[in-house]
Amino acid sequence: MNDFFFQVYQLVRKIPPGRVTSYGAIAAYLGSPGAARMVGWALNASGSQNEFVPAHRVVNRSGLLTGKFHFDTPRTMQELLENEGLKIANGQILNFEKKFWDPAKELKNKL
DNA sequence: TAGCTGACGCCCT
DNA sequence: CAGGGCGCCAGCT
Repeated sequence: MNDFFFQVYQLVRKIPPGRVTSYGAIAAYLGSPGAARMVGWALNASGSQNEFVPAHRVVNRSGLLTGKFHFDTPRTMQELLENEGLKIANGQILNFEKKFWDPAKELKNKL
């Protein structure tokens, strides 16, 4: 396990319930914009982590639940998000802009 | 050891 | 407006 993975997990755990962020935002925050794919790859291995990682709060830049097929069932991700008060239609988060949680802004003065 | 792939994102046609 | 291609970094075959 590399630091990159750890940083991703650490960051994802800081996402407040009811909020979501994007792979690109995380990648950019970690200093590697464009490496959004890596973030997804890291989350793919999040299941190997002992601590729970709210991977369902990470979606693509359009608010699409692109990673839902990597959960137990394709609807698990959506249900988890809905359980946190988010509205989802057609695999996409409604009001994504308002629910978006930008690590660069939220943690800018906290690190 | 070299090459392919992947839960993305942006640019070009 | 839609489709295709390249870049990003690390793990796996």
